[in-house]
Amino acid sequence: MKQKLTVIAGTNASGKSGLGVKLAKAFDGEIVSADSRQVYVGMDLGSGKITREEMEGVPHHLLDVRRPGEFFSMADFQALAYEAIDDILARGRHPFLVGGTGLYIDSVTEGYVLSDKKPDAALRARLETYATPELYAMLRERIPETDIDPKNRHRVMRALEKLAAGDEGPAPRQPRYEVLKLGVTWPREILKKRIDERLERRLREGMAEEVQAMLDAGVSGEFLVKLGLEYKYLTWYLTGKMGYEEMKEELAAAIKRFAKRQMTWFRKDPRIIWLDMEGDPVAEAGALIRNFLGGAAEAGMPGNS
RNA sequence: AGGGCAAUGGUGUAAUGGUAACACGUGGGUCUCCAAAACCUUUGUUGAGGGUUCGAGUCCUUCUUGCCCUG
Repeated sequence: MKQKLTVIAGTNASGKSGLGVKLAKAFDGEIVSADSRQVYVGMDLGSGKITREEMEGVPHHLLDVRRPGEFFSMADFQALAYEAIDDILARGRHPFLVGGTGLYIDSVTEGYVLSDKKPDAALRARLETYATPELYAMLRERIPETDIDPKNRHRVMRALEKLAAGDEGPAPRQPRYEVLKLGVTWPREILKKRIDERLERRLREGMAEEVQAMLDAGVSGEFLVKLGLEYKYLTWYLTGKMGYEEMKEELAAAIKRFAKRQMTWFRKDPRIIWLDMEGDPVAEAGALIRNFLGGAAEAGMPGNS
């Protein structure tokens, strides 16, 4: 019998972190973050990382596990998440996987069996000198029936890298947990408003200063730009590429676009049970989790108390 | 007040008088190793009126709006 994992997936600014804390407290749980940027030390405001106070004593895992500039991929995430979840379960507590990076969540809940071939920096540097169509032609030469998107440079390069390391195609999935997936979002107009307000607040709280401090500490602008959104636009602003108002406007639009893509990802997952955030999501989720866990593991009533 | 310039999708631009286009955005979607990434796809436009012409975004004219110069 597989052990149980509760997932709280949601868009930006949806309130999933706060909900996660409430539910973890009610069900003797711990949080495993599923976010590709909150893994970095010092990326707090920009990544929307939960603060120490907001955690209310609930242990959080997979935050601050890399230094800015260090490489981190889905494979790294999956390995660390398995480790954290198994550890939580071994201690008899309940794991909550909370985050907005759909691919990372799926890598754990769907049990992707990933290649053990590590990224090869030297090979990648060599592949970087080719145009994407050339890379795709090289891939077709080896695997004529490949279904990789010819225009997706990242994927084509990774496929070539795996081939070079002697790897074959993808292995069948091996899910290792019984999963309850809860979804958190808002009607589009409300979500947009929440995103704007949250952006304003974070700028007031020193989000630009946070990025400046990283630049001052020698973190490369190229790395920050590659992280996208907050780090990308703030780096552009701080290095004089764009003005403050322009940055704010384009960043707000980019975050909304990202929220749309998050929803596109989550919507296709029929297992997600969407909570009514305008109702009482804690009570609604509490009932679902109680049922999922069979009632035995509950440590207290979920709710306002 | 006079003179000049401009007005094209949500935004920025393109179109020898001959099928109004491109980028970004919006909406939808794809995605098993850089994923807050990369990619696919849809949508929508000539400021208002009149004139010339087989045919006007393009030429003429009136109006409206904006910008610049002079006072």
